Amino acid sequence: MGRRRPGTPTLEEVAARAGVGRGTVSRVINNAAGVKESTRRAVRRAIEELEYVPNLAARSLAGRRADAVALVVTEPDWRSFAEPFFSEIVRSLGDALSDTGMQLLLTLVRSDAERQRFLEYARGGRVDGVLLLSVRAGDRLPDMLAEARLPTVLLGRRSGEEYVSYVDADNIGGARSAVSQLLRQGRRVVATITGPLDMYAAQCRLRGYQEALTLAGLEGEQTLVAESDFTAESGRRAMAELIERHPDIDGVLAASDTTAAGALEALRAAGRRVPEDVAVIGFDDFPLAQRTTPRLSTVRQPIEEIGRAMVRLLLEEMEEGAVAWRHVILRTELVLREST
Amino acid sequence: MGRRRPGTPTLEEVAARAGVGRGTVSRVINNAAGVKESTRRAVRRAIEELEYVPNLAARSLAGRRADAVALVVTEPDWRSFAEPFFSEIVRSLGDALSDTGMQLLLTLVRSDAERQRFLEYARGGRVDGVLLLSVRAGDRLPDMLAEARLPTVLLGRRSGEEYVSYVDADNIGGARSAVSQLLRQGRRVVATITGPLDMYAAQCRLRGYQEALTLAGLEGEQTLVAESDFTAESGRRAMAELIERHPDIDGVLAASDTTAAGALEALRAAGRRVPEDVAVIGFDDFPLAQRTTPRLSTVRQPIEEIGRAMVRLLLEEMEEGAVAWRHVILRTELVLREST
DNA sequence: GTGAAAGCGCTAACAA
DNA sequence: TTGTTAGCGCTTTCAC
Repeated sequence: MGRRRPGTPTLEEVAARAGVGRGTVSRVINNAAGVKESTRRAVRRAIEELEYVPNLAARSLAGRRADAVALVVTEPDWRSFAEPFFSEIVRSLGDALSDTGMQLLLTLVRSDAERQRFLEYARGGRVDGVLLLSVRAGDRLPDMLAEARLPTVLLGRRSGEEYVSYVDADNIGGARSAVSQLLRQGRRVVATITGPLDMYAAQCRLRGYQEALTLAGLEGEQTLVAESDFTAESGRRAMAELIERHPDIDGVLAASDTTAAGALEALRAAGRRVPEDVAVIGFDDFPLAQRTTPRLSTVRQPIEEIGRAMVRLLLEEMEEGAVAWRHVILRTELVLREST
Repeated sequence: MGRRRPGTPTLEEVAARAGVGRGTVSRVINNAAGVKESTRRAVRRAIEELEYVPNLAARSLAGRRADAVALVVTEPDWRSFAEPFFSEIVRSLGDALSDTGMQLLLTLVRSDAERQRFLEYARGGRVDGVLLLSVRAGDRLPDMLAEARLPTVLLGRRSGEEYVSYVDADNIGGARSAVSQLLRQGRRVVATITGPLDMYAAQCRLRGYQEALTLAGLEGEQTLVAESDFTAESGRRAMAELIERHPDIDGVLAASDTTAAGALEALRAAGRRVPEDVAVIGFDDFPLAQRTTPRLSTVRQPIEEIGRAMVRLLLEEMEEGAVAWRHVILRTELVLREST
């Protein structure tokens, strides 16, 4: 399958044509210093004439590097794949990576077979590092990558005891300040639509919600909590349930902007006015969702920062040969808009 | 950066430990025939004990294959990245590829620099083939890949004269039958919300729309056509425009289910009842959009088939060494639901 | 059925 | 500044 065309010129042929040694050609294509300008030009011409393209397998083998990093999306995250949050993260990672000269490779891991295949791919040296998105609590993939000593950075911890390098947002603090704000406004029956509770981030946001209630001397009620999976549809369902159980709800903290948008729809369908009757605050902040529901208040996660930080940690680990794990927790910011 | 751990065992060490030659180990890890069962077992044990993992760069170099294919998303498609259609396509491609043992690598190409980097990556032999999504009319990437004799398959033609291998849906026929159906129902003022008109697929659908009108002895009006970019938001805008221009609209063919959903919202906002006052038919068919707007009629594109066909064409090209281009046009199906 | 040997095309260290 | 050389770890004949 797919053998390369035999006629492909090699570095050696380029060297012959340019009348120099292979080492010199190698230096030129790698922009290494220490080559006379005239030689460099001669080599460049030979490259053009032969339409030479370096063989990356050979380069990897000799140079022990792949010049590529993988961004892995595992099955449970699949639905978020279609969410703006996800595409924004990918965009920001692409930006952050763009001047490193490394290829960003997005890989989907949906079955155990695919998980295995990816592991072989990564351990086989096809990538220099791995970025993982919002891994579930029980996922062992990060451990296996760490064992193989592959530089690995998670977006979001799996638990409070996460050791593998990660970048996370201050979920507890963000949720707490959002709910405190609602209470400060005089809202009294504040509910929350959580994310999937097998994600640590969702647990943290729930904890922040509860802390804010406690701080205000209120008691959290189980029936004021409903779970979603970050989609608008699940937000709609969760909100409908909550209204059913507590017709007097006047404030909501939602798992994401998308969920919040769903919640808004459910509220309107139920005849509630927003924000007069009910105030809604979502989590995350990204252009697309804002475009759709511009009046939504949010706990903003700095997405550009997340991408930059993940790439920075990854590069650091690659640089030093994975001797230490690094953790970064980015602050969130409460952004209030009309609807609150 | 990212040098591999020095301690990594090689095939040679495995051979030594198992007391066999390197060739034998190679045969075992590649499941080649012609190895005595007892030898095979011995080699397997050595592999386990040493935790041996094959170096894929070396394998690529010697074997002239990458065992990976790239799925490229170019900038203008970026927004569709967040659309369910896109994730469904990726899912179906993943399924179709899953038993070939090849890695699916999703790559984003947003700038010319990234385009160049990807080209080097692909021509450098890191992938055995390339799948491209809905390429714009003027995009030269397919030509460059073809020139490099890389097996390449497009989803959607760039124009009627496309030569590079592609899988496409019968857009003209699908649009025509949808509009004919509307007219047959007695709808008289049928508008269309097109996709981006620099995409051949969008042009075809517009043509099908016009053909149906002509067939019915009607004359197409410029003002009954509005352009969208496949997003719900643009559908909303386009529909609002159309109603403004033609308050008597009673039928709409939309560029996609997502666009149709946006159109529905705009219609309802304008006080129109659907389908009593206005019937809407979208293009595409995928679970997520159907979940959101279950009552929408659609011109169904067989997504599973698309993935399968693309992978089949790619494998065929890889097999024979890219000596011919192949074209497949899949039929569409009109699926009527309540709202029509 | 198995071992030995000849590359695959490049980088990097060392000479010159 | 440049050429030479020794691998990188695997697949694949070709003998045995």
